[in-house]
Amino acid sequence: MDYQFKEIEQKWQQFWAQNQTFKAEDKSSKPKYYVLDMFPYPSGAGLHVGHPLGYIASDIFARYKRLKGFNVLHPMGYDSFGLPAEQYAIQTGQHPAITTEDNIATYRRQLDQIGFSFDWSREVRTSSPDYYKWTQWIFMQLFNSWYNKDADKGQSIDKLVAHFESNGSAGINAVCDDEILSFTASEWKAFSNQQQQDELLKYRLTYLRESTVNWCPALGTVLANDEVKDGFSERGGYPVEQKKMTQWSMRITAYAERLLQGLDTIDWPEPLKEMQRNWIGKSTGASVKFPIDKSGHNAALDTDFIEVFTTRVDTIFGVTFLVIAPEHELVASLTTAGQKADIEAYIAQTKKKSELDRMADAKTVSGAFTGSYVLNPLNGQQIPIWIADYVLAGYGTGAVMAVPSGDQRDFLFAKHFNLPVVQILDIQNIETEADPTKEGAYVNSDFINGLAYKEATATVVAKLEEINAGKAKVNFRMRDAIFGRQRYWGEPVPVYFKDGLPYLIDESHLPLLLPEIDKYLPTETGEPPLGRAEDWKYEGGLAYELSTMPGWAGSSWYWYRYMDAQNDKEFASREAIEYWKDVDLYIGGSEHATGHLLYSRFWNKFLKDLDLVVEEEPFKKLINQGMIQGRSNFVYRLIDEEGRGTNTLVSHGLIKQYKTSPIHVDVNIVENEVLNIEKFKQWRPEFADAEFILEGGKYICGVEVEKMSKSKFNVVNPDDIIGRFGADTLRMYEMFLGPLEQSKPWNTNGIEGVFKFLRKFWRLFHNDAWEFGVSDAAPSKAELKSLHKIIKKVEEDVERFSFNTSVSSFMIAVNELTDLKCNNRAILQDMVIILSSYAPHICEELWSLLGNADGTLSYAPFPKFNAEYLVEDEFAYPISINGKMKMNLSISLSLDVKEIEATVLANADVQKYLDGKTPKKLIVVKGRIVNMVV
RNA sequence: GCUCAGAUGGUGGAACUGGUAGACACGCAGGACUUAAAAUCCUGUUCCCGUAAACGGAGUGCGGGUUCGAUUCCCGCUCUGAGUACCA
Repeated sequence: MDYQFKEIEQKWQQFWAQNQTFKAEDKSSKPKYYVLDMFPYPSGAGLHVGHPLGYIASDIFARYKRLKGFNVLHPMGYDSFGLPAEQYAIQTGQHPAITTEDNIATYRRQLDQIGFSFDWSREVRTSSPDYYKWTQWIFMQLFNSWYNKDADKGQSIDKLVAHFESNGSAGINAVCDDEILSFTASEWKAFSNQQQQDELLKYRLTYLRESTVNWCPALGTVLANDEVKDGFSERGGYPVEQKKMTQWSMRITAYAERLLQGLDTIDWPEPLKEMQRNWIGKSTGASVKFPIDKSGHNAALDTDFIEVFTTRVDTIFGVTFLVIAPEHELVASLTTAGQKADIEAYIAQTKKKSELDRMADAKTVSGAFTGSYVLNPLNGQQIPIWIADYVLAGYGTGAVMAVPSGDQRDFLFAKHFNLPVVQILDIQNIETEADPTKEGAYVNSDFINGLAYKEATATVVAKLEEINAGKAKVNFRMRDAIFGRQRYWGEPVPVYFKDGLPYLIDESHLPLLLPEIDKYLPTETGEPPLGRAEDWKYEGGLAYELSTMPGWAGSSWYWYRYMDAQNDKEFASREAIEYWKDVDLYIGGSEHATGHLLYSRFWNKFLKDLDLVVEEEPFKKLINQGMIQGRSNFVYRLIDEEGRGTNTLVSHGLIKQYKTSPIHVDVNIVENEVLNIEKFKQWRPEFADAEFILEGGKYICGVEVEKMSKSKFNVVNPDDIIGRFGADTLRMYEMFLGPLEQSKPWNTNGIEGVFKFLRKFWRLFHNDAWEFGVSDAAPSKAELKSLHKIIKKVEEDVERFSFNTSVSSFMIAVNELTDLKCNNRAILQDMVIILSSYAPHICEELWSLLGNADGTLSYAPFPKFNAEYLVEDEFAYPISINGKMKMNLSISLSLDVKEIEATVLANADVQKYLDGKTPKKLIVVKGRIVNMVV
């Protein structure tokens, strides 16, 4: 029979499901290998052709590892809490759980069609109570923990309480809020429970804090920093504003240094690590306290100094002004009566500017003088305090010491407002711009005059410490992550409130189920949707937390749940975690670089600190699959003399001769840029009687690479491809498209080449009448050579994730075997095993036809490479003259270099090229090349 | 601006440690089969010169360098894509 992909694929997909072929063993003598895909959010649009790219790669790898004798864990699930289902609920009233369920069904159907070898018995859904019970449980562990800097790990809060009880707050080195109390053991014991809890909250790894948040009014929720792009929400593109709110936060900053260091131990793409490094943003410098000059005015100030962070404390004698952020808490009290109008006008002006304007405006200098001064702590010099929006409230202390000679922004500011610029290094050139050099010797710098950079820095820091005006400090750009959304469709936070303070619900009450509500909108009083739930109180009367967890909560630990997905006693058993340990290969998009991948590493480190998991890093090796871009096709409408569009369309090659305007056309009715005119006429009524100006009898469309989107008619659905060519072709074609990590436009041109290849492979097993038949004769040398070439090639390619090159090699192998008229069982059976990770359905069918037991292919041993079959006794040496290849000459490989030289020089054709001359030099690389210098 | 990645035929791409540039596939052209079309198969296909072949010349974004030999290594530049952005 001819290659009937539809029947074959259906048959084997059913077989795999019924027999649970890919169920991973929990206990095994085989080595483990964990291949993980980033699980999808099941959107209503279904899977598009870009999604499976990574899944196909990981599936090939997983199948390959099984053939290589590994016990492979290759699971799939759904990140099923999220905004779209809730937005849909707001519009239609349909419960998000129903929408989600429907979407998951679509995803599952689509995934099954592609023939993935997932172990579905371990499926997880973050929105299922069995799952989010453990997300809530991990939240509770975070609430019950603090970060001990001395031990450099997260620890149980009980330890902290015990310390307070015996020693008070002395000797505690913790990552905590700024305003902690200092107390003795007896004072602690004298605190009311209320006071104690209030104090402990300042240490907990998840805590409540009033902070400035990214508030998105359109979505009615707070967004994390990584969910905001250029002042707009990443999802939906709505404007985002800054707002003060009391929010749950995660003390991820406690782990900043470990998150940074850990990057050096994992095999991730360098750009991705770089993104995390930038996000963490470590900078080493010093914090300096500038005493406020209270001599003149505003004696009412309750703070004595302004603290700044600087990476160039050596430039402290070049400070000619201080700049604080307009939002800085001291602005109001520092402003003198005379400057009040100026300052207020400036603040009003910055408030109006959106973040986007502020960036576009980066070149314009703006600011206002508060009227107050600080004193340089080292020489007592009076320094004016300004406000300007180039100083960000959220970074460092929201205040900078301005050194115009060394910093370009400070320089522009000084020039604009006529402030002094002081040279501090002898070789500094500050005529037209700031010079940030660290070279040369200091001048105008008091006790560091004449010193060099390193020495000067150390000297200044020592002096500041001595007079208690500053110290060396490491600063991180990363902020604590906000952990609450004013939304319905997320995990409820397992917390209730008593006397204004949060308490965990009892563990036995987990999971805290999401209550039913009448509408998925905030309450009339502006509370989150959970405020609508009736009788939703803890133990009869206590109010629950009404915000839910953010989208990243459920995805920050899901790889552990796959290890032991049905466990109802623990998030995963100790046994399972000790066996599977961590993810060996993780494939997904780079868009999660600073979100999911950072939070996951954070939670993992925390779980490791509590000794709940065994590895410090969760994902040993990570690969980013490239983005699949859209590839739009265009037709060109002829414009008449009056500038009106006509119903005549001009083929792309001729548009220069006419006046035309481009129109997007559905890529599904275009093949190799040739428009299917019949389908086009049916596509939309307006084109039913369109006329065409053709070239060579065809209408050729224009092409452009754009985002894949419905409005551009360039979305390709994998279902359509599978319908036409089958899943095996889709799998191989997606790999054939190019290197996995490269972004590329989706382009169906060329898919037939892959389909033809599979058919050719099928034909090796069949005669001209499509009857199955293989021979049991001993394989020939040439056949064995082809086979062992491909064994080696696939091993090498898969190990380095170069899937595109092995597809080419498969084609070469099949072309060779076809030329050899090979129908040898021994050869073909090994071919089936090798190809099975790429094209599993056709291989299962052939495996079965070859007389093997159904379902044994997935665990068959990968053929062993034997180098002997590749040994050649001759090599066709390229003979080049001055590096240019001229001819090939076959020479026995048994000859040594001297003999090769002699053979080459004795050759008549070589002599013809040499034209009587003697080569100056003769380079012979055995088995590679001969080069003559003439 | 900064950081990272990349640039190879008409197209997607290959060439792994410096050693025959363009594998494999698409497209295109020609041919076979067919009444015809589709499907299938065969041949050719980097560019230039030449009717064609032999042959010759150029050629991996641009300019230089190292080397017997460079798509690969080094220096400078251009362009494209991604990330990031007043980070003190």
